[in-house]
Amino acid sequence: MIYSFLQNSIADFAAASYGIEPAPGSVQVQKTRKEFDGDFTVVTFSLSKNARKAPEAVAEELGKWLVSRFSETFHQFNVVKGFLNLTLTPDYWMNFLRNIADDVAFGTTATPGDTPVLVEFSSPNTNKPLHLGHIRNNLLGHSVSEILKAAGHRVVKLNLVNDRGIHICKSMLAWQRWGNGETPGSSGIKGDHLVGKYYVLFDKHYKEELKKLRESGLDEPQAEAASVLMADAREMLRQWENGNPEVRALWSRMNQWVYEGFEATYKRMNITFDQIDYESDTYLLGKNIVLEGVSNGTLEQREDDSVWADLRSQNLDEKLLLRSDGTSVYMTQDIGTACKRYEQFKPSTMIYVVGNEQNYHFDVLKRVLGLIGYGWSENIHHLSYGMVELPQGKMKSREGTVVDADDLMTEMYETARSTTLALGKTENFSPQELDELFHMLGLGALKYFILKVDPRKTMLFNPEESIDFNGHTGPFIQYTHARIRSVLRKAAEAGWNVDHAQLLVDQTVMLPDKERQLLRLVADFPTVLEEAATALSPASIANYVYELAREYNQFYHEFSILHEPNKSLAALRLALSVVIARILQRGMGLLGIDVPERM
RNA sequence: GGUCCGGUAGCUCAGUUGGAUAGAGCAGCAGCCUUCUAAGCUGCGGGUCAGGGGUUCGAAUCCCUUCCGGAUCACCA
Repeated sequence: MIYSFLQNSIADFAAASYGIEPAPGSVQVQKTRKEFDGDFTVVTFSLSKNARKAPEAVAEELGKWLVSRFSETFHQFNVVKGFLNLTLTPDYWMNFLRNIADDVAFGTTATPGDTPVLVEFSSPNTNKPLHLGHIRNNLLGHSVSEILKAAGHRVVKLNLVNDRGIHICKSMLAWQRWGNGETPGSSGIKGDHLVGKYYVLFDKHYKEELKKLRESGLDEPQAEAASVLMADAREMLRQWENGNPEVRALWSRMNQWVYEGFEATYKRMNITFDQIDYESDTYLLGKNIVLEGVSNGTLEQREDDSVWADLRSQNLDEKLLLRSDGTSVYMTQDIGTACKRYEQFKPSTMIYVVGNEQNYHFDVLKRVLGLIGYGWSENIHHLSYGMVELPQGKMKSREGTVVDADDLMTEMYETARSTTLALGKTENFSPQELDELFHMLGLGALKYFILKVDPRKTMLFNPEESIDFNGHTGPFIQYTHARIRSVLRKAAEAGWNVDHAQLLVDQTVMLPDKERQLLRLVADFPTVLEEAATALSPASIANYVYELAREYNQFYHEFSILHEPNKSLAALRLALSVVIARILQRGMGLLGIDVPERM
């Protein structure tokens, strides 16, 4: 709005005054820094270069031109070196506030497009429960989906469950051998944790076996080759592939336990999917497509019948796609799944939320599809995120340092509970309201802690810091929202019409600096959302929402709203509060975080 | 070794179409609850933006290079 208006006006000015046409976007317009007077700043260096005039002179001329020509928008200006600082008229800001005061969808694009965007995320293995790394994945996937929806896309959320393979057989074998028929019902253990327990048990027995074999004089590779346990697991996988009814029955039964466990975890995180696929259904896909590549000459079949993609010209290596026995590898499967999805949805973009250890894999996937001749491979986007590390370093299952998702959420809930009760502000809450509040705060703290960091970066998860609810945290923003809502409730009791905030905006009242500053921040929300949707990064939203909350808190402390004697000014502050509360709620919603009415 | 990603305050992180004196939070110190919620606010201290070179009116940001950290380069998934 104001940015494009300024760009166009500057272009007109350059043409009229200097007879030049600056390249679109070459003249920078930005928010004016706090220490200077003004709302927006035009950087005139590039313009002055083209016009062969001093930057100050250009800034001065442009300022005069804009103020005289658009006096209803531009109030005044000042020039510091080559920076032209423009102040908008109070009318402009009042109109702006009036326009958005009751606009529930402010900043978002209401009408979704027809072509969907696919977002695949979570994609867990069914041999163990979810951990902290999955949490980052799930939160990113969910948040990016919400952001894309708000930016006007139709989003389809996909989950591809890795439900087959040798790792699943390990759990099955261990349960068969040492489980004594234990079930989630009989043991009281959540299904995914129970299966995970047997996965660990397999590993334990396997290690013991290897140790014995080594003591009998074998070296490491020999011992691994001689392991009976591993051979049994492989045999079980073969039986599974051959459709052995017993093995299949056990597989279904144990996977079902895991799904019930996962469902509980997803529900707690408030995460849903539009479609769940299973690798047991898709793992054979892709072979035909690879063979198609062989027949059209883009892929190479060698003497031993294995099939390869040669990507050396694209700075990558050669990549195997079919083994010499004709069976698929992981890549083949992903090729098949991608094609199937493309056929099913004809999406504009396919986003895969997967850790950065698979950067190479997705680079290859994209290029192999391109090589075979699928132009839509350009629209594949790997949303790659960094690992979550602990103060002691990486999470290692063998060292028992893996942070379990369920445990962590419970811990956050408990911390929210003790912290809240210690503050003693919730006496008139019902037990159910308290439960909801603790959940909201605990999960809010966790989600915010993870999403405020740039997805690409390896992040450090410090348990002590993550349970701190002060400062740059989710609960701070939730608190600010609750505080605003409280003021608005009291205002309503006092007879203010906060449900129609538009009516509160009195065009004639003067606009103080602090309110103007808040309005500038508010006006940024659509831009921030747009950028987040382009960059697929919830972090910018998280940081923006925090800044808004912090500015509001300062404002709140410095000025009074309900006790302001100037009624028009009080009304202005109330309208502003309505809008900010809504953006806080909206912004946190994009992160998958709920916000309380009171706390 | 090849490729990719990262390095900003003691710690965790913001800061991208190159802009003005690099910002928050935590930790530390000093203040503020009789007034709309103190999960808050105010103030102080804290920086060779890993090092070096280049591009230009201007570089944390772009290019080159060195150093450090991580990922990856399987007829595994």
